[in-house]
Amino acid sequence: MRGHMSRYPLQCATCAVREQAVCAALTEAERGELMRIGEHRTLERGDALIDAGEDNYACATLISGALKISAIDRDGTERIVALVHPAGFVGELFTPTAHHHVTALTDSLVCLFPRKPYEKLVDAYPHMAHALLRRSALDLAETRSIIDLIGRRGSRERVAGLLLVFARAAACDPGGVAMRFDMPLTRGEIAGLLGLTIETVSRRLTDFSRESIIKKEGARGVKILDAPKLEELVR
Amino acid sequence: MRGHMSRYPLQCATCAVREQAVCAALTEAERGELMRIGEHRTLERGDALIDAGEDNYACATLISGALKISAIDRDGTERIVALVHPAGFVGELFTPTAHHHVTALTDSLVCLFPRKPYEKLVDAYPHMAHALLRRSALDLAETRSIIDLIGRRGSRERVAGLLLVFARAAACDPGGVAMRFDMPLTRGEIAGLLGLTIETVSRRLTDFSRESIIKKEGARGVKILDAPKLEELVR
DNA sequence: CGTATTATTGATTCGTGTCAATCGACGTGG
DNA sequence: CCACGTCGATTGACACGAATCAATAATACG
Repeated sequence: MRGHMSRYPLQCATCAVREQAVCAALTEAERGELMRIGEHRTLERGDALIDAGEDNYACATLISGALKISAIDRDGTERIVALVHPAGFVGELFTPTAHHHVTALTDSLVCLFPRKPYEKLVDAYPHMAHALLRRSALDLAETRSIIDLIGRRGSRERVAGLLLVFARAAACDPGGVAMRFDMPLTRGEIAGLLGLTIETVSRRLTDFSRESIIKKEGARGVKILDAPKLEELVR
Repeated sequence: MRGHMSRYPLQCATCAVREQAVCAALTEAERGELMRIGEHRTLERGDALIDAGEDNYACATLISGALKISAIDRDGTERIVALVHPAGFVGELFTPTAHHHVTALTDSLVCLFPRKPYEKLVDAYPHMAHALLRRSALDLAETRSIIDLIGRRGSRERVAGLLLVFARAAACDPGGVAMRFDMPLTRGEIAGLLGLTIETVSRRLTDFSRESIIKKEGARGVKILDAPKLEELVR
């Protein structure tokens, strides 16, 4: 764990996700309370934010970067159960111990809160519960869309689906599709997410490349050449 | 759609899930409001409660029976993304249209609320948002455990995992495992949920039977003979 | 009792996992 | 600057498991 996580006091006024995150719905006073208990923290790729089994973990809002939520079965295989994008919230409230690992996929900045005080605020301020509920509904929908991905039969369809997930996440405008982006996951992580092997992921990617559906730019970079074809594979 | 759905006024006082459902956290006054807008409805197996694409759908608390939440891709394949057990809540709040179908797996009884008035209550009463948030956290955890199920490599492991899900759902005490139960899903539905085919599900089930891990009692009934073995397959 | 639906079983094909070798990028130290 | 080691990605040969196709059996239902 080479992580050199750095901490800073909160600066809500200049926050990039100020409008979309949970705290957007809060009053000035409530946000003030949050600022008192929270702090900014930077994470490098690979840094753990929460470990499964921890009994007194934290929760956080992601400001920039990307996180993964995963479980490790005892044979060592990692199962990714969710990806977290900026403005997303992580941390299981109201449970004694964490069930999943939360890890940075890229260098990231989070707004970190100790769980207990945070829960107290949720209890005290209706706005917080309400805002978290909306966020939670989004998370649920997103998690179900991952089931949709994994449930697909062929490896082609799964990889195509994930490419679109990345493309949508990388798009500036919500609802749009980025034509060029870097995949935040290694082949191994992609394999873990899709329930495939590294080799199969690699093969499908080169297949797509040969069919001119995408263009590979280094190991991580992808340019989408034939978006309709991808959509068709997924739909 | 042969469904003969029947409606009745709410009878909270004698409700079986009164203590665990969302409404458990409410005051008498708040529950009174709910009773005003809600009604009981009985569903037969196969009845649709919500259809994807509906613009003015309802939400509901399941009192008894079982529901499935699913999507249908346009090639007609059904993808089940969640199972709902008594005290569970269905309905996507704060979204204009429903993304998923909700269907009864067995004869069921639900507490049904029109969405708009329900959302109004959530806005008005902090307790509601808070209670829904807790429920939502449970749903999220359960949905992620389904990902864990589907992501498993072999068909053996997946079927074993689902058997345990059923066994736990059928247990009277939470946390326990029922030794004998009826599977609420057809082979086709199981296949859809696990990303397998009907034939494979059938084969694994007969495998387990031959290995004396389970005993099949008719098409739906299952008696668990070797629970540790099942746990081992999943762990 | 007969028909429709659902489940089982078998034979075969196809796709993905597995094992293994190679390549490429990157960082380190000689 | 180049040799080397490490790590991730790619590619190939092969085996195994699940899908597919097809026939039969069991169950539900009128």
